[in-house]
Amino acid sequence: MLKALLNLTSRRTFALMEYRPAELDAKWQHYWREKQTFSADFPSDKPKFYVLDMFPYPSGAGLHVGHPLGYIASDIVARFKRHQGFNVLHPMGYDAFGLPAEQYAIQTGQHPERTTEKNIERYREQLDRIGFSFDWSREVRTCRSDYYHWTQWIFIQLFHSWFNEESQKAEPISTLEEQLAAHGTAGVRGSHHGEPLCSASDWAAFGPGEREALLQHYRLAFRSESVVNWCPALGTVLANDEVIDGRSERGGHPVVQKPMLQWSLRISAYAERLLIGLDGLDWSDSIKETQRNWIGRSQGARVRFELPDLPETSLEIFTTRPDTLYGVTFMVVAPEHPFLDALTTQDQKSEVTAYQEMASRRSERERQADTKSISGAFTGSYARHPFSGALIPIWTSDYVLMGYGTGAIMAVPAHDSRDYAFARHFDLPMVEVVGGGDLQVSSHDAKEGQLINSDFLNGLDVKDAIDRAIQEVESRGLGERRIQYRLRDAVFGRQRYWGEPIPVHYRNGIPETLPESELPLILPVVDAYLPTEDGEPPLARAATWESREGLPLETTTMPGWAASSWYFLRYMDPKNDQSFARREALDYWGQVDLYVGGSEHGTGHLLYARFWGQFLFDRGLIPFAEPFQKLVNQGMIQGLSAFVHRVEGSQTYVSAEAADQHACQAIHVDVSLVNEKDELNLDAFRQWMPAYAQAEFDPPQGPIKVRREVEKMSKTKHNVINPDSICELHGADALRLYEMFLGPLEQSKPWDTNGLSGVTGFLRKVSRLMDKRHAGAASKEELKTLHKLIDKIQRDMESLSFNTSVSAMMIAVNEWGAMSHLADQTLADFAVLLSPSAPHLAEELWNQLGHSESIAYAPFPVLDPALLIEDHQQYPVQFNGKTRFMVEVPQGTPAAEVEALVRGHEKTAGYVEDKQIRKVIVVPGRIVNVVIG
RNA sequence: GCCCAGGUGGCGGAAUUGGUAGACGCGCACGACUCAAACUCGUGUUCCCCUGGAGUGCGGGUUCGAUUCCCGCCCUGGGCACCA
Repeated sequence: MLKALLNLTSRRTFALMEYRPAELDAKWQHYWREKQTFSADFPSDKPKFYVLDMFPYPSGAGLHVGHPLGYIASDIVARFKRHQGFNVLHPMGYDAFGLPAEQYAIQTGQHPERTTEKNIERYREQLDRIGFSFDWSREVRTCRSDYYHWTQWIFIQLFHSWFNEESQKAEPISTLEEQLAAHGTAGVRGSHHGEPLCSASDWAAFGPGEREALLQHYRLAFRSESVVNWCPALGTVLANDEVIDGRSERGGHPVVQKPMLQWSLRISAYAERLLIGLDGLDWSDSIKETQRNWIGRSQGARVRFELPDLPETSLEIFTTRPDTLYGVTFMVVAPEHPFLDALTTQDQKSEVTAYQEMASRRSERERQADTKSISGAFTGSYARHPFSGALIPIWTSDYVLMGYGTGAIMAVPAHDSRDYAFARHFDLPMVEVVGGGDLQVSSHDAKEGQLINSDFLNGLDVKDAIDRAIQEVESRGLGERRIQYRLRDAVFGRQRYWGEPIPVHYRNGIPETLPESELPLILPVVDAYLPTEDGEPPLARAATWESREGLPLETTTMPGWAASSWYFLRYMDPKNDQSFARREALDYWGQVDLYVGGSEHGTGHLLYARFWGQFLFDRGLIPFAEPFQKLVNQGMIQGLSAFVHRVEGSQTYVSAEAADQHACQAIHVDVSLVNEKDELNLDAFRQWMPAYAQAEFDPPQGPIKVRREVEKMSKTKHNVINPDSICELHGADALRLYEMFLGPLEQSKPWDTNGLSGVTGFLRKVSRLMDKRHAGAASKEELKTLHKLIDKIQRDMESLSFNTSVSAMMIAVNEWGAMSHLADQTLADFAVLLSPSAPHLAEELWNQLGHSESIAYAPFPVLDPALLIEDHQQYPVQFNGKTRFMVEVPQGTPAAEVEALVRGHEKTAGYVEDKQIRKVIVVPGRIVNVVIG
């Protein structure tokens, strides 16, 4: 006690308020939790504001300092909006189904639910330490049955819907059934796959199996036999966005193409709406562009080529260049094309079959890696040119993809570089139909030039020729104008355990959705998280896997993106057990006003969530079509990796500056083993891993310097900084401020813990301002500082420029630090300005200034613009654009007087010398420029 | 190859509509306080051939004036890619 007292009095200045961040963090986090400070009101008369973060997958590794960056930004906005009087919805939850927990379950036998819950607990601890103002009473966990009940329910709505291209929206499947009963498929304009065909009398005669088989071609949730991405290592299929460079996004396992009967969602029906909808969204250009690329709209025509050997049918192709129809010298079909067998002549049979086999064995990755080598086989048969009637040889090659267009192309080697390469390789003829190129060198792909060798198209420009050719094709009934999208239907079933069961049972093999009263369909207990011996998914291991009617249930589960496609709706009414969210709550909270998350979800989550949003809107289930009006993608926080240099073939480590004198290997070393001078802790290094226990150093006692490099922050690079340790040492407010101070939110930037001292120093200065408090009126100069800051922070909040608002606060505090007294009211107003970024210290200041309620709902100080006006104006004086000196005049001095002052200024003559003043430009309030010459 | 974003001191970055380039912070240097250390405070810090000159990736242009606008190029990061 005495010691503590001595210690206290020995401090040079006795501060009224000593800054102890650890105490403040604990005190106020406890207070917020007890008082439920941040629970959002519903119903409410206040205007609403919905700030959302992309919810995390709770991984076993926990959070590093990069993860909370976006959460801090959104939390600042949430707190700011509360000060502005908004009723703020700022929730958090967990995207809890996922592959890592299941992989771990396979290895350990532990139920993925247990590891997931454990990870969630750890996440919650880490998040709590940072002082977020989340409304935890609204937390969702997607693996809980009270949540996935509604994921399953939405699936059922998708199943019972079709996309009517006439009305451009989803409708109940019953409206399709009415059309089918009236006139069969003729005149039905619905998004579909394959070639559904029936007449009204067929439909009437159909049994339930035949009807369902037809409806499956139109349902938004459907089963189809299609070529899918199969990942043998994970034992499941994957959607296109989950495959990167031919490998699985999670785990990097090889992916092969394989035809399978699969559940899919018809996102392709929404391609045009998803594309157009982007225009109205306040998202970054780059992420909109990513989605546009992914949707991949291209305009052209479908054209049918007659097949003399197969008179019943014709070969349909898609082309964006119908103007080049007279340049067609061969056709190419994909190796998986359904007509290929029939098209292949006896002579070519062995060659084509061998080629098909070769192509099917190649994985997606191999194909992508090897786009230069050209391969293919001649089928032996011919198609008839629709205009000239000439016979055109049909080839097969894997440069034509079954999944795009019709799986067949008309090859125009003179004007398509891929066709050109193919023709060169197999020595096929070329016909130039657009002038301006040189076939000796390359194909002429550009959409410019005049048509030649093309009968009725001759002399037209490419653009006009395209239109003319389509007209001709349509009028002759050979095809039609067509818009093609790259976006493909999303495979929805996963041969996995840890996901939502698909609420479908089979009656005589016909899929039916479960009655809604049977939801949720609970994930069953299984004895192992592996496929069964005959290759069935893990759910088939359940003792009984049957619906209440005793019918067999679907055994695949939903993919990770199912739950995240609608979670933002559940936060509005998280405990509702009658519907996914009640209508009044949906109407009140509406769209997400600000969504913060990583740009890596551009083609996955953000597209699927928009798709579900459009669908739910079409079916009248939500009052808006686009879920996220404004989106901000936070940048990555990179790690500052450290490398030690080992002399090759030895156990000797040398300092970085000596490394070039030896042949050295650079080895990642954990950044916690390095001090702020970049010196390695030698003992700690020896103990770090057994491999380094015998390490020798040159010089033996050090110092051994490491080399630094900016890299992605990750465990394998040993450069991870944990937010807990920052909070423990410097407090949550310092972490929050520093993450914002580092730079613009959207930008990637390296983390350097050394820089933290800037913001901790700032926080200490803030707490020391309390020594200057007095009850009297505020001075003019302290108010000027205050109102400059109010102005700056208001503008920065709108533009999400949190880095500059932190520096503005630093400037204000530096100014106040030079003043002898500060009014209580000034300090209280400042506390509110500080509160969004550094809430713990702000609460403490507010409390010490005599407020008993939390600062969280204190009104934002009102700007008095009169206080911003200076009574004097500084003008920089330039000569030919170079600033030379300053003049000071009273505010509002007329330009002519300023000019006269500058002309007569003693320094002016020295810069003019023997030249003439040509002109004097006075920009009021800005600058004076004297033009001499 | 096509598309998008970006390039400013030793470092992170600032400059809101074309108007003092380098705010704020780190680091560094010097000084004060201290028995000492930490903390804290103060001063300086774009570069150079320093009464001046150059300078925002490079080369041009528009302008009284360009980090900001226009044209051409280079580099970095991201997206798409036998998509017909």
